[in-house]
Amino acid sequence: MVDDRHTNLDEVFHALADTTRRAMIARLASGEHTVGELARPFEMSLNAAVKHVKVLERAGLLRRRVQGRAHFCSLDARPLKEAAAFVRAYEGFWSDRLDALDSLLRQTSRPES
Amino acid sequence: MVDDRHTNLDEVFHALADTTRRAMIARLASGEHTVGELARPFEMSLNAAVKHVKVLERAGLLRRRVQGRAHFCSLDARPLKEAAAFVRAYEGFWSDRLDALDSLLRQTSRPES
DNA sequence: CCGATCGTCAACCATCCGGTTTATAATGCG
DNA sequence: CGCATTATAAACCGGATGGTTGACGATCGG
Repeated sequence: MVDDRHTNLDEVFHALADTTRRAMIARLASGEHTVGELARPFEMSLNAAVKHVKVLERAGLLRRRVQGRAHFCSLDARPLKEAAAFVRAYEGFWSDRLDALDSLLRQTSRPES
Repeated sequence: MVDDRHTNLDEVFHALADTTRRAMIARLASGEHTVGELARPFEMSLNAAVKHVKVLERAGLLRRRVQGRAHFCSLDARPLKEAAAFVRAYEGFWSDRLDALDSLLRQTSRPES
């Protein structure tokens, strides 16, 4: 079964909680890339980048197609669906009221600065 | 300025990468709760729960209204918007093709087991 | 004032994280 | 074959994380 269907949200969000890994995801959105290609843009050792790749892989966000010595990585966004479901459930919650409160506060009181 | 407007995605996603904290968020979606109320459902010390609250607060997802000795916490979902924007950008990416590939593989080749 | 309650702070601890360096395995190429 | 390339593995390190316990501060209620 290729479809993971347990989608550990902890792991998915953890994978997203790093700028390097989010950049890798963005890169993968443009198509397959080898591990080396994924690593190149970053100022870190290949080994460090490999660890990031593995974090993405563990989260189910990255799949690997080994061909010879090259490992071609591609994005699998399916785990993102559950993450998106969670975020969407609360995105926008109270925002309007808080924004209104902000404007109100900025209008009435004019504090330091 | 109440509006943070730098919304550290690292911190936001990190805050989301923990079951306890996601549960707290869900709880907060039902309205204001004190720190103690947020902590009660979990099998951990109050102090441990307080740390989770602080992680949420640092990520800008939780605001605090102190009244007497009670600290009333409320959800601020605004940082989630940027997180949602990222997730949405890649959610669904390649999914259709991968799903199609899955079915195809399961159909044509009938591998081990 | 006294005691209970709510919450914070600080110290401590084990584990994890993100990076390094070094070594090694597997493949492609001349 | 011999060597460069690609990627992994393992050991190590400093700092963050997630939990504990214990002590403290502030507030409410009697």
